[in-house]
Amino acid sequence: MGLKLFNTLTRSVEEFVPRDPQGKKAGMYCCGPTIHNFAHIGNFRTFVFADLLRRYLEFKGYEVQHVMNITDVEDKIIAGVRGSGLALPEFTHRYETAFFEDFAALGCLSPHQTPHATEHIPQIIALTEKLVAQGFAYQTADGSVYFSIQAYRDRGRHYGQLLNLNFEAMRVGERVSADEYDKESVADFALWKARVPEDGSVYWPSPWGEGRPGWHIECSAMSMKLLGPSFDLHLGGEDLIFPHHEDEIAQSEGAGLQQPGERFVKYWLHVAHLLVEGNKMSKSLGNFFTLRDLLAKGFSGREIRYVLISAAYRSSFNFTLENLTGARTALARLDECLSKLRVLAAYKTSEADSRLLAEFSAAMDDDLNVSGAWGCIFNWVRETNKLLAANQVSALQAAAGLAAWQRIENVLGISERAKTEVPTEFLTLLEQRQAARKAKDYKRADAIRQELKAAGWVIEDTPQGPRLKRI
RNA sequence: GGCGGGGUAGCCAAGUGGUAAGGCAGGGCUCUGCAAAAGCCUUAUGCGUCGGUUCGAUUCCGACCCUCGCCUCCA
Repeated sequence: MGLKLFNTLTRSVEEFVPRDPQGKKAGMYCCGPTIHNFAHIGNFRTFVFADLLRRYLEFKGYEVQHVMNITDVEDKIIAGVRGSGLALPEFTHRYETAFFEDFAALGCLSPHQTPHATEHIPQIIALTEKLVAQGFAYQTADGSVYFSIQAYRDRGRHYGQLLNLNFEAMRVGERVSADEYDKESVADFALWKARVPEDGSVYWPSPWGEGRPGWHIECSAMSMKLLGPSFDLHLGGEDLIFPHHEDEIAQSEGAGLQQPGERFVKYWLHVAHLLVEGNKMSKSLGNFFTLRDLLAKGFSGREIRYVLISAAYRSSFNFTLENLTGARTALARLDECLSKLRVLAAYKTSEADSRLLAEFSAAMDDDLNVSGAWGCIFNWVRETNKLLAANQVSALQAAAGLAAWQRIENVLGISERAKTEVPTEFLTLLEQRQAARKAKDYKRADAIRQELKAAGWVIEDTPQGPRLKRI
């Protein structure tokens, strides 16, 4: 069965067929972070989803080229640079380092390439020149270059592919005052922004004078450089649909680099926003969380990842601390089951349990229905536990379950909690407690139990005898 | 004003024209010297409201209510 994805371009669920004639390679671009601050949990929903999609494509046997850009020059960054007194690279470096720490904490695989806008100024200028030459862009008196939506539409090009635009009813100028721009139409967007005093030392030379790139152009320049003028998948948060992605299409297809009949991007995927505690994240409501905030509260990256990939990416969903707490219990149950299977399998290997894999991939094939996938997994856990309790699992069956789980885990990226070896002194205490229990000295036994608990180890009295587990 | 998503148990969340997955929390039980841990069982006659189509609707249609997003540099 094939993977189906919802394509914003057609507003429908489509079979995923990569452009590669061999059907093997898949190019994927995800709009990455703007590194002017610590990324918040909403930002990470998109990046974790991109990671999940990349992993699932690999599960399906595709050879994925995953590109995520780093926006390291933009209005807010320049404002930050000005406020910090640092040079641009020093300022962005801190947040980029922090970003990748967070990214790794969430179990995301490194994208194959992470291009920076400031390292692609020549490509950005070249693309802008191409658009000027095509008559789709014009220079203003101050030395900025804008993309003309009017010129684009006049040549029969379609602006408004990802959403229905009603040019007459648009409330232009309501949120951004029109007079702060020196451009032909408020709808036009900047490809190149002329240097202004506030930019400080952030500027580059260009055919139009000193300045810096507009925001949308970097994604066009870098994605086409690394993945070619046409590629398979482009993802981002739903707020990027307009204008960012629409503008990317206009720029990239306006430059005319695609083969006849080819689009810039075949599948556009958009991740819905997160609600936190039932509300839009905002600092004043106290529900604005960076990843660091949550880690500081004692939650682990794996628990946060679990919550982020517990609901379908196309629906906005409510991220709550209650669910984050619940994630720990749910994952512990999964770990417990796997660890029992591991003991049983005792290094035997086997073909993967095909039923579990089939159920998992059927759910994932359906536009990455992770909720359905988790449903299969927990049904399997319950059934497995029942069989385990009845001593009805053979070593071979255990190995088959583990083999299937390994493949699923490669997709979900929920690695198991690292095992900690029990210090021998605690094992000794455990033996002493057993001796005390045998002698019916329960006072002494309970004291040892307390002592171990204080040290962070809980005793599990199983029918096979006691064992220690890290709290 | 325009365009587009949503409203399913205490919380989160799948799903289907034929009688509601899964997770957490709650309750019960097994195990235990007692606990804990672990495990099992259980928890929506109901899917925003009101109509309509239908043998049958949570699922399709209509109206309404509520909510979220975008409408020119916000994941």
